[in-house]
Amino acid sequence: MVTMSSQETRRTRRVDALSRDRIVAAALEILDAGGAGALTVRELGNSLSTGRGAIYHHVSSMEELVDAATDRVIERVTAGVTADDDPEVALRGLALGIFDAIDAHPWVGTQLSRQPLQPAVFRIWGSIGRHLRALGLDGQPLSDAGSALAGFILGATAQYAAGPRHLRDDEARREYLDSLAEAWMDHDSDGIVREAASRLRTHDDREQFLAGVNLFLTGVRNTARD
Amino acid sequence: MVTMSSQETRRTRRVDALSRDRIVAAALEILDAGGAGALTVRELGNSLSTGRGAIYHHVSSMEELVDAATDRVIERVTAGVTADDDPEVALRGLALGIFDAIDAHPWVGTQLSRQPLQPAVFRIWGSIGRHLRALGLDGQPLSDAGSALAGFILGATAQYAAGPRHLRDDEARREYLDSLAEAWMDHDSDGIVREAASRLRTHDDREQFLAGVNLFLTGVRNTARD
DNA sequence: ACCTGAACACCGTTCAAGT
DNA sequence: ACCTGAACACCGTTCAAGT
Repeated sequence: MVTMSSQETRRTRRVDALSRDRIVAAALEILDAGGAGALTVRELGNSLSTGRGAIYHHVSSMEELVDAATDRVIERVTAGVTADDDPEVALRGLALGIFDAIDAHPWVGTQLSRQPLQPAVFRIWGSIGRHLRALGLDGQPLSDAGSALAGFILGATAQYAAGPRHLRDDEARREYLDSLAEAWMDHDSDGIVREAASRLRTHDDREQFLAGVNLFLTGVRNTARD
Repeated sequence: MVTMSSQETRRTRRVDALSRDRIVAAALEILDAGGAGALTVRELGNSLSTGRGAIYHHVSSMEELVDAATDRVIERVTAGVTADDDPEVALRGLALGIFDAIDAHPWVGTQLSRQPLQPAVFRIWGSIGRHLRALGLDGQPLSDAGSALAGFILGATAQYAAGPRHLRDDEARREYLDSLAEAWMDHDSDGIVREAASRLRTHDDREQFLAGVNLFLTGVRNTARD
């Protein structure tokens, strides 16, 4: 026989109380299922079986909520790479970790470029900075290299996340890119855009992203030598 | 004596007819004056002395309109650098031209990272590609270098555009960044974020951006040598 | 054909009222 | 203290009706 002490109304209320953590978790689920456009206060309220207003008791704005959800995704990535010993391997691991996280959570890609001082971006800066320092950089060179790598990672993944990656159907993707290249023929007397577009059809985004990281690391290595 | 031939109602109508060009120009003015948040169909209608619906006769969506306005800004930049002969100088000029354009039109910075296949991004790709080809690159190396440089330029300028640059008041900017660094002390056992934040207070964004471009160019130079 | 402006289906946020 | 849900002040887009 179960006694209900002081909570007679339990049946009509949710079992567990609302909390910032539960709200962020629900937001993450909605974002993963439907992208940035799917996250609304109303949808969040439905998903948590509560009113719209209740959410504002635990979170100050939708923006802060997306920042928190983004940081939760990035946190897992940075936590997974600190163990490695070789700084260059660690930096490649960090970059690819972010790439893969954005592949799994595309909304994170555009979100990271929206607000440069959000928690997740600070976290990325911190991780990059530590590995570059382990590589022997310090002072201004470290600051320059860190900002360059962060800029590249955030920019490249944003491009990738918002791109036609989602067009899994090869035929649709091909047609889409062909029509784009067509539209740009006029401004493309030497065919450079056309070539880039045709390359888009076949290339491996992840490999190209890694090539960019390596280009950067080669730059760091040869600048440090001066 | 002026004759009005067939236009008796002229006085009550706008002097010049609505057109896509005039709408894009009005959008540019609103974006420059108030940022991305200020551009709404209603505001555009007011500014052009017309109803909301009339705009949709010349433009298919607000998104397309912002794409067009962004391309108008970027077009001026790419048109200004093609004359140069040294490809590395031209690439630095292109990068700094985009940086300065975003300094003057901050809304462009975040807009460029939102949609990777918009006209302005294609234009930037094309310009980068041409200069890299002039540098002697071709095929996959050209594609990799172009995507890396484009990623860096778009990412770094987006970070910069959305950053605390607008806090012209040095004191406010300093306080803001100090409080941010404070908030991140916990996750910053080795002080790397704190150092980065303190550097943010004093550094020259443009110079740091240029350092990033040079890092990539050094990488390209030393990769090509292999 | 071009334009008008009301109507539609949404937003994020606030707040008096309930428990 | 925590939660509710109506109210507020917005959006972008559509469309019947006018000229």
